[in-house]
Amino acid sequence: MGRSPCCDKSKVKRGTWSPEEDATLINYLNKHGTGGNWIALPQKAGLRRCGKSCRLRWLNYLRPDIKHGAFTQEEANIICSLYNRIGSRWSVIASQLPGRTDNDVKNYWNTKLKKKLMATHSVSIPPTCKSSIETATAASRTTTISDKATIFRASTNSLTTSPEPFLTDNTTGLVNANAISTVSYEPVNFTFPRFILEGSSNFSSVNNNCPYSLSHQNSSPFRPFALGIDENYGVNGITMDEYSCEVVSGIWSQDEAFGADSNNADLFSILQGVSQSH
DNA sequence: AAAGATGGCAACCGCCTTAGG
DNA sequence: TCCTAAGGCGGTTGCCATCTT
Repeated sequence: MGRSPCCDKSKVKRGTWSPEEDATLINYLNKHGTGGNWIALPQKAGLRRCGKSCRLRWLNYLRPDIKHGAFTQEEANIICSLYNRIGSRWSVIASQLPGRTDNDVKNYWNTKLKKKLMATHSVSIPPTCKSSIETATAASRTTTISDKATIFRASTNSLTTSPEPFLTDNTTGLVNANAISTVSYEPVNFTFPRFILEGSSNFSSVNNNCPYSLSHQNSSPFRPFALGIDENYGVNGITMDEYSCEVVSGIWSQDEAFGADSNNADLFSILQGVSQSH
């Protein structure tokens, strides 16, 4: 049995809010506040809307402190910087931008920043990774970070079939996290590790003892990942253009190997072990 | 000028977390 | 401690405006 809906969808209006509805909601909230209960609010206010819809309309559009209009370059820089550090945690990013909502930031990222930066930052991924990831030519790489950072190298020939039943063969490049040492590594130098993967569910996990950032795509049981060794982590004031890292990449089967996303620390520990063994 | 493609963004969906009984 | 309902959040959808052919 599924979760019960928050309201009877056959009895509430959906779609774009009319000016009259906006005014009704604003008037009600100005007089009474939310009362700590959005679900009950529409009935009290005389609106034929779902409580969640009212909350969203208020928080994303009607609040008096909402900043409408185009994002500034400074805001764009903040978004890029934070996205790089923490991934798609839009509410956290938006909290650093007064007057902007998580929805604003998310839309701005998806419609403007992502495309803009994809166009300007080339990326390289091992050929064994079969996802539709943008590739760059070898000539586009530089070696400045390679000289300083530990470089992981392994031949693509070292890919092996896994004892796990959900693995595919070694021609696809799909590997299991349990056999992570067989993934193909390729030193890459690029400017913004978030863009090595397609998909909208990137996340990161960074702490002081593990200066790595991780991206993955979660729309498939087999998930391409990339691990950036961020030498600049913790250095204040870095810009996107200055941001560089080494990358290992491959396909990580997350569900079967580790369960929930929150366990990505396990992957980090494995990858750290790999780094130490190279 | 018209039709299709693309972009932008408001709104919805559904899962996860939290708070209170 | 458990259960339930509401809040919060990220991902996705769908509509409308604009652009391109």
